[in-house]
Amino acid sequence: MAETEKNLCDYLHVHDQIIADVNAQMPKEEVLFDLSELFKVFGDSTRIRILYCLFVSEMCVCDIATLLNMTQSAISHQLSVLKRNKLVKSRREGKTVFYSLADSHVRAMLDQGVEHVTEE
Amino acid sequence: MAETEKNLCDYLHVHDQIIADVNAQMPKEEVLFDLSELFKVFGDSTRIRILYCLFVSEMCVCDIATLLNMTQSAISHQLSVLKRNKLVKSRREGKTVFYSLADSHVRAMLDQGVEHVTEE
DNA sequence: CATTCATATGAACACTTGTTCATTTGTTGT
DNA sequence: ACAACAAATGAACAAGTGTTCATATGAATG
Repeated sequence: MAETEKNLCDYLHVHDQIIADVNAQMPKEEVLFDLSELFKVFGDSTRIRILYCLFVSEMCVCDIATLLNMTQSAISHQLSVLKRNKLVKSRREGKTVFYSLADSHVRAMLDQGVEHVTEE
Repeated sequence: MAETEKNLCDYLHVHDQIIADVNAQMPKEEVLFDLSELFKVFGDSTRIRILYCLFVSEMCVCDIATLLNMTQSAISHQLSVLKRNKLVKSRREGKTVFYSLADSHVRAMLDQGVEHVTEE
């Protein structure tokens, strides 16, 4: 491929002014990438269900697995994804590890999410 | 597999009360599924970038493709996903189809998203 | 310190998803 | 009606992701 444009639109009608305006106001690539990564973490039904469990109460891995009728391994893997993305935190108590939502931001996003889906 | 539980936790320590409480307060399966599907749509950097284009101005397929330096086909496919999920709407003007954000809800989610990612 | 239990982790596989390429649809202008 | 162009669509392929199975860690208890 060449440097700038390849076989995109050779279209001549392109609205240069709009493109310039939009381009000027677009957030940085990196911000948009991080944002999509964040949404991606929420975009899995198992993880969403886990988050909603923790919305109600802190829980250990085994309890979540029991409640969601899934294997301990699957839940543990997903919890590690959630933790890596700072959506949950954990605290150890003997052999048991209790997970909970990381902060109020996560609560807010979940709250708004359900609202959006249930209303209208 | 049996009916209720299979080879989950045979763990005896399960916290029955917590599980009962959480189970009682969990939103319906369907709601959580729809919610994860919604987040999934936001969870792709191409779609996020398209949405942010439209956040600034309505645009036609070709303009978006030019701005994002991607093929017309790729953009068109993604727009169809966004439209199917009611995040964007379109209006035809001759040969050109202009896309824009579907409603203020979408704006709000994007706004909150960037805030969350950029701050802190 | 060996055993047991709760959790974590690695590898593998099936499934999903985004892009490309080729083609089609639908609209305008001649 | 035909040519030209913007957009949409289908098939196919590559890359990413979630679960399972097997196993490892790490903490408590006897």
